Amino acid sequence: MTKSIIGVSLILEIKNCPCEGKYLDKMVQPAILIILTEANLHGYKIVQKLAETPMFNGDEPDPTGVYRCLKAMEKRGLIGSWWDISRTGPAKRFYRITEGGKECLRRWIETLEEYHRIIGMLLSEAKKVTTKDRS
Amino acid sequence: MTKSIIGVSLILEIKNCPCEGKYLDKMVQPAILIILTEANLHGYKIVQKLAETPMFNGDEPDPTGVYRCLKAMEKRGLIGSWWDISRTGPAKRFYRITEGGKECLRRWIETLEEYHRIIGMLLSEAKKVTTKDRS
DNA sequence: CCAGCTATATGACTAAGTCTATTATTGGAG
DNA sequence: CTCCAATAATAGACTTAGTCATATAGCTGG
Repeated sequence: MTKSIIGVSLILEIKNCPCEGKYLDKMVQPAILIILTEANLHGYKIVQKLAETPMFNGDEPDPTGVYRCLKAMEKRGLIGSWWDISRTGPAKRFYRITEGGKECLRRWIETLEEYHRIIGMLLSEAKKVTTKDRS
Repeated sequence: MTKSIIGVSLILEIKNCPCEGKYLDKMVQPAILIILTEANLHGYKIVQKLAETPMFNGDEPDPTGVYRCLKAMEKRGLIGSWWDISRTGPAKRFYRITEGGKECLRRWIETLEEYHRIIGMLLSEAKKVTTKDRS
């Protein structure tokens, strides 16, 4: 991966470091609400749809995590589910968004706006101190 | 708690929902790296400095969480620490950023840029589907 | 002297998510 | 026809991060 010793040691330190990303998992919830606003879908399809979002960028998220998330969201009344055994293939649990889920998504908009603003500020701080440091 | 039945049900659903925010905790790490780039500080002061950032907006974060985070970051070689018993008051553990920590912060810049972009896209998707829904 | 702020740390707990494995249906390759 | 791969969902064990409550100790002001 790298040629220099320094490169190797830094990469070892960085392995599994949150600076590598992968903290956006929590944003799965609003992403699911968006997906379910557009159509009723079953878990497996939701996993595939999530993979297409910029946040997963083609890699499918861990399906177990998504299923657990869907269960939790149902428990909190954001989405509802039912079994569909009418079509071919294994039984599918379909989900739809509820009124509570729509309300939640509207709140998410405010939260995401704040996150966007805060991350922007954090970013400019980070840039400021690192460029000063590089001089 | 509320006057209307509908109000009660929605409030119950929304209580402790991530749409309320508070998921930005993970950004504590880059924030600490920024703070320590500017000065060597002890944990308690870091807690107070964090409170001043837009992300905590005046409320002090749980100090236990920050102390644990500092310990974890030290273990991963991003920061180093030593005791200062020279000044008045209880002993203070001071932290400084290491070369590994500086490298980590540079990576954080790329990660934060991506988060910024992704949240922006998620936000515009969320707005698109909810306004369509409201019509 | 003791209340309260400064300063750090531990134990118990909780939430969220990962990894591994299990079950079941169906379609297609050989 | 058989077996493999893809579809579809789930449970158990584990890990990580973080909270809450509590403990300790030094110092300051009333």
